Amino acid sequence: MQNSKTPEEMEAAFGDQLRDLRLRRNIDQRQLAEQAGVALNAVKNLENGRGATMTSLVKVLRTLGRADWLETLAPAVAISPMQMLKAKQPRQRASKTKGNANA
Amino acid sequence: MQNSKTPEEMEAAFGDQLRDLRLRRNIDQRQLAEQAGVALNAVKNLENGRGATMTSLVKVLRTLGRADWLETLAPAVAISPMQMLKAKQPRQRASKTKGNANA
DNA sequence: ATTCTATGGACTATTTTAAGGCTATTGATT
DNA sequence: AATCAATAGCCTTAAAATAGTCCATAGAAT
Repeated sequence: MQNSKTPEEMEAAFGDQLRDLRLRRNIDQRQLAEQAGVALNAVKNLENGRGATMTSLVKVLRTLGRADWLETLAPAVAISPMQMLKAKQPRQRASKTKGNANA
Repeated sequence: MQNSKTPEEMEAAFGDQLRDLRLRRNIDQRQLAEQAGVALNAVKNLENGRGATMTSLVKVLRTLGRADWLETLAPAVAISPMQMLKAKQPRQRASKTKGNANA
């Protein structure tokens, strides 16, 4: 039971959210593009889910004041100072055993 | 006092989070690329913040089981049924008045 | 310490997106 | 209902990302 949406649909749905953010600030695509330092077409591509680059996304998010969202993907696990001492430093490379260890 | 990070730095920091997610699942870049249906280079680009496309990002997020994150950008504002009746339908285009209305 | 292997970096060819401009729609305003 | 302006869509060119391969480096495992 994973997400049934296709990547295309997900990109489109994401674009809808971007448009929402922009409209809440009541600026048009042209203004957003200007302020973000990207082409109008880049904004269109993002909002319509027609293909875009991370760079365009980041610049646009910055302009919309939602750059912080980018930091919420993989929240760091907080541990206590005592645990800190015991804790092994996190793995920097995937381990050899082929089977996935955890979720 | 907005975010001082440059877009490049933000992309790199984001890549670090992606790598984190992958390592928590203990799969290597090659496996992730395969499962996501993108080239190994696409995964490298994402994790190292060297430029990537939304499409690659979406596919990778799906594979990492974090597709839901994409839906958390612009949370819909919940309103009561009574408010629902009064509420004007949300704007589909930015309004003419140049000045930004709200934040 | 030595072997094994995941990752980074480079290179080339191909595909995709950015940029910029122009037209057609269609929502919003009067 | 008529006008005005925001947006979608298409075009061309330049820039950037993908895909595929190879090599160098540096974690991990033995």
